[in-house]
Amino acid sequence: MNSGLVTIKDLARELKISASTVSRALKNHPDISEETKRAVHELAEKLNYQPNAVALSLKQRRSNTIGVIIPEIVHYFFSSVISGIEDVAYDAGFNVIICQSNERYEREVANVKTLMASRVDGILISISKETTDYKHLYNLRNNNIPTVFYDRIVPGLQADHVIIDDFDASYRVTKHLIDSGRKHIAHFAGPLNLLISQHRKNGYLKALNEAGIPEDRHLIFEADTFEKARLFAMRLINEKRSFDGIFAVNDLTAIGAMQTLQKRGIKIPEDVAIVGFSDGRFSGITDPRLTSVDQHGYEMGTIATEMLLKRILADDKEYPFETKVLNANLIIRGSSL
Amino acid sequence: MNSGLVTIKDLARELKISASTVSRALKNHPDISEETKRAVHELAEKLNYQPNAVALSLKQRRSNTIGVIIPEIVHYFFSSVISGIEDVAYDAGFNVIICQSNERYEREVANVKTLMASRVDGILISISKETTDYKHLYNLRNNNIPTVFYDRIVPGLQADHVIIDDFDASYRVTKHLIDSGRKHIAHFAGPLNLLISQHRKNGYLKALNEAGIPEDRHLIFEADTFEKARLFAMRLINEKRSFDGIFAVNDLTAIGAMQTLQKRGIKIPEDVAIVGFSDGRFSGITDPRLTSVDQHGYEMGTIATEMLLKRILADDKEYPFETKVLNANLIIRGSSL
DNA sequence: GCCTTAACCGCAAACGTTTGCGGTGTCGTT
DNA sequence: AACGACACCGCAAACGTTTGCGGTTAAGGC
Repeated sequence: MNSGLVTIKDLARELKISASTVSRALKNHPDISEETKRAVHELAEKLNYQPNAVALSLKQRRSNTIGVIIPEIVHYFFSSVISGIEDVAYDAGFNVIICQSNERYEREVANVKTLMASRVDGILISISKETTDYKHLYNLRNNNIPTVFYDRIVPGLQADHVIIDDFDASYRVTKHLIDSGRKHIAHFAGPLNLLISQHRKNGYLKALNEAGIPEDRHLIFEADTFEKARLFAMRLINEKRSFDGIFAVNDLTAIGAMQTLQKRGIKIPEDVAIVGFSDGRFSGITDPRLTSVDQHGYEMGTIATEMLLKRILADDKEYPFETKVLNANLIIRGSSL
Repeated sequence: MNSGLVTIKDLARELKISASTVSRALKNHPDISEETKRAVHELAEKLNYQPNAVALSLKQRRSNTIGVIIPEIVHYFFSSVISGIEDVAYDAGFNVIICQSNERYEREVANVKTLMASRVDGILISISKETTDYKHLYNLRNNNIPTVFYDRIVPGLQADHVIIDDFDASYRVTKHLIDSGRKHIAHFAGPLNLLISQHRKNGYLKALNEAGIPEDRHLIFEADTFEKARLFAMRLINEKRSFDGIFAVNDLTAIGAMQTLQKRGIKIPEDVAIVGFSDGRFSGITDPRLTSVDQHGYEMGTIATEMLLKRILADDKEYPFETKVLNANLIIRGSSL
């Protein structure tokens, strides 16, 4: 029974005037006398009147709410994206509904459905690792729901995007390793149905190529978790592969590899240099500290939200889709010196 | 213009029947003929009809949405709480609106207001570090809005709570340090207007007391961030205090201290044992690995949400407030052996 | 004394649903 | 032939707002 909250009608009844008058008085409409306005404002204050946002949403066909679909909140990168989103949305008077896909396709589809049902004014989405079917996303387009994709985008889909230059960053990472004398560089890649994983791998390959280093498929794994990293690092050792560098698709993977190697007596960075990706809280607290790429999650969140709000507020006016590419800084630390 | 979404009226117009009939047909009301039902369901499917949740909220005076106020999402503990909340809410068909207070009082007050305006069915809240005035929270109570406090609760406020036994956990942490031979144990405490900080400090003091170790106020600091930890760790060294253990109010603080000491050549755990709190992703990746207390964020989120849903669904029926106290496991690792 | 003009205010419709109550039409029964 | 029963459907009100379009007063001008 939280319908105990006071409505305009309650104010009207109490003051013996009409609801319309109360509504107008509350927004200082010139048609209303100063006296009435004062009375209304006073009572509203006294009874702690809060306009019913639900009723407003229905009336204005505008919910002032944006939906966010995020793979997993517990990652530093994603939670900082949310922070960015939250801050910008808050300043613009928008609410944020968060849905986690938990990296599951089914759940992502359900999330989209929920957000559409909630009539959010727009959606920010980073697709799950499982997602290879994009029907639900095309559906968004067909219904004219403003949507901005951040970080993990859909190949070929015309839409607003904000991403970092994964290809270039990975290229620079790998080049950095090569420049410091490494010749056998392993790559722990992400799932290749994600564009970012592809880009990161391709940037890695380009740098190898430029340096005249042949691609060695024994040094490339699909390993994007802490556990998988330990597994494959172990395999590298057991199979006696010669390698002197690892470029991992994210920090946790890099750290998994690092720990495994260290336990087997391999020195970082002397024997093997390691670089992660998506500079989070971890990179500063390993020993040695982890070279990584700052993915600028917070900034990505703010920019994506600004793009979305712009499109929401443009309303009728159409304009071409935009793609913003953020620079990713390579932050060199002890693990690759 | 996402009002492009199809409504019951659209279906009605298309089928030349009334909106009421469509509504009933959609929910297989017995008054409607099989034939009409089939036609309605078919068209609804074809046009991808999604019931307008906003209209429903207004009508049923129930939004099927819960609000969450959280200090800062980017902390592992809090983001795992959110995960727990999200999962339970999702299964129950509830949406989640997230608001970050960013540890600011003003923002927290605004968050409460927003959530009330959005007519959420209930609120989960962990108060900010700044919050010492509880008017906005009492306001929730006065308006009969179901509220569950998690982790950081309000002293003396009658409400549902879910917390961990900070006092006991801290007591055990400190006892563990004492049992392993430490005699001069420093405490890096959190802001004392938070109950959890008080409890943690008191648990620490109790263990000292029991062991006949006098409290040394030179060894107690209010330091709950990475930077402050480095500062005070440095001060401990510079002032040549003799200490052989540190119990920090959270992991990041512990790590800040650990790194500072290590840089000054102090060996962990040989010279100084260190224990953190709120076992996150960090504790496994430091060197040595950090002894900490598992705060069970995910579980806290699920339990808090279950309590909230229970109260929401109880609706009219009132029942006494509950407080659930979760056990916190002490996880002993290299930093305190 | 009548008309204009302004100053205030209320009616009613609308946003998309649900739902009580009634209405229509078609049977079968007597 | 009249009536009840049943199956099926629509009207209208309601949830809390906003807003166009009037309507009612009172004052002022002629």
